[in-house]
Amino acid sequence: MAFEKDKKSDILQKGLEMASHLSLEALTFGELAKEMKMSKSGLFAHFQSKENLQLEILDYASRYFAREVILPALKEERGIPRIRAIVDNWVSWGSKFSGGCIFVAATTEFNDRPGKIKSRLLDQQKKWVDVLRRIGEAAIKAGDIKPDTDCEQFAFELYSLILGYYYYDQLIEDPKIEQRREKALNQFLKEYSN
Amino acid sequence: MAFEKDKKSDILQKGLEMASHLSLEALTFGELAKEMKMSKSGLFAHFQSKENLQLEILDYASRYFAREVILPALKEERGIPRIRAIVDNWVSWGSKFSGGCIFVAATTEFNDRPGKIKSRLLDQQKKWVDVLRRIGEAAIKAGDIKPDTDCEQFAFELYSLILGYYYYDQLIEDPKIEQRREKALNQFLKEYSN
DNA sequence: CCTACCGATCGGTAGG
DNA sequence: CCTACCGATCGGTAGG
Repeated sequence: MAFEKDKKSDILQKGLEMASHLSLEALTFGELAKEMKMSKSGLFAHFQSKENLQLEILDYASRYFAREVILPALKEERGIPRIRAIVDNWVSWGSKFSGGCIFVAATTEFNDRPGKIKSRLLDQQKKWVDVLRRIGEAAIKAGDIKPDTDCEQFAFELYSLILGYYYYDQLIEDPKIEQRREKALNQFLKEYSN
Repeated sequence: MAFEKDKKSDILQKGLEMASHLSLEALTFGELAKEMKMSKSGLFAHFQSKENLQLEILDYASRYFAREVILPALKEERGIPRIRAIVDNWVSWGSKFSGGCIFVAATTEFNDRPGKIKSRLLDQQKKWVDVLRRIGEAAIKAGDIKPDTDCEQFAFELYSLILGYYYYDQLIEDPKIEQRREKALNQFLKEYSN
C-alpha cells in the first residue's frame, strides 16, 4: 500500500519494492505490469519511458524517506536525541525493503553512468548529507557537541557509521552487529561531545 | 590485460571490468563476446552457465584483490603503517575500475537473493573482515593500539570508514573528501592508540 | 571454438 | 487503459 492515495502512487510503491529487490535497472515494465495486473502498454502510458519510471520511483522514494526518516527525527529534541533518532530511523528504513535502501543500491549501480538518474541521485544524496550536517549544527546549539565542530566532517563520519552497519547487516550476519553499531555511535558521540 | 596469463583469464579480466561497470547481473554473454571478438557460444563453452561466469569473475576478482590490496599491506610493518597501507590500497583498488569495487556493488545487488553468488560473496566478505581484524591484532602486538582492543569492533569501524569514503567519492564529489578520510582515520587511530 | 537456431522477454509503438 | 505488434537481445542448445 502506498502512503499517497492515487493509482500512480500504488504503481510507484510496487515499483519501489521491486526496484529495491531487483535494482532500478533490472526492473521491467513487463514484470511490474504483471504485479499490478495491468497490460504492459497500459503501464507504459503512465511513464512514457523506462528512465522516467526510474526517476519517478526515486522521487517517490525520496518523499517516503522524508516522511519516515527525516521528519520524525526533526521532531525529536535537537542534540543527542535527534542524532540517535536519525540513525534509528535510517536503520528501520533500510530494513523496510527486502533489498535494502534503494538510494544506496542505485548509487552503486549508477556511479559511473552519467545521466538524469545519476544527477537525481546526486541531488538526493546532497540533501541527505545536508540534513546530517544541520543535525550537527543543531547539536552545537543544544550544547551537546563541541562548538568548533566541523559539521561537514560530522556528517561524513555519521554517514560512514550508518553505511558500515548497513553492509554488515546485509551480508555478514554478525550477531553482535547491533551492539557494534551502538558502541561505534557512542564512541562517535563521545569524540564530538562537549 | 589480465594478471594471469591464459585465455580464460583475459576473458575474466574483461568480464570483471564490464561487471564493475554494468553490475554482475547486467553483464551478458553477448556483450562480453563482442568485446572479446568471439562468438557468443564460443564464450559460453568456457563457462556452461551465466551463474558460473559470475562466480568465476568473483573468484578472479578475489585473487586480484589479494594481490593488489592485502599482500602489499601485509608486507608493511605491523601496526599503524599496515593500517594506513590497507586503507590506501583499498582506495586505489576501488578507483581502478570505472564502476568501483565489484564486491561492494555485488553485495548490494545480491543481498536479498539467496544462492551460490550470495554465498560466495559472504565467504569473501568474511575473509576481508578477518584480514582487518588480524591487522588490528598485529597492531596490538606492535604496541600501536590498546591491548584490550576489541578487534572485531576495530574491523567494523575501519570498514565503515572505508565505505563512507567510497560513497562520498563515488557520488557526492566533495572536493575535501581526501582530507575528511584522513581526519577520520587519524581520529580512529587516536581513539584506539596506546 | 564456430554457425545456426530456440522460446522468452526486452523497451517501445500504432491505433484505438 | 487495451490488443497486437516491432526489432533487438537474452540465456542456452544442437551439431559439428
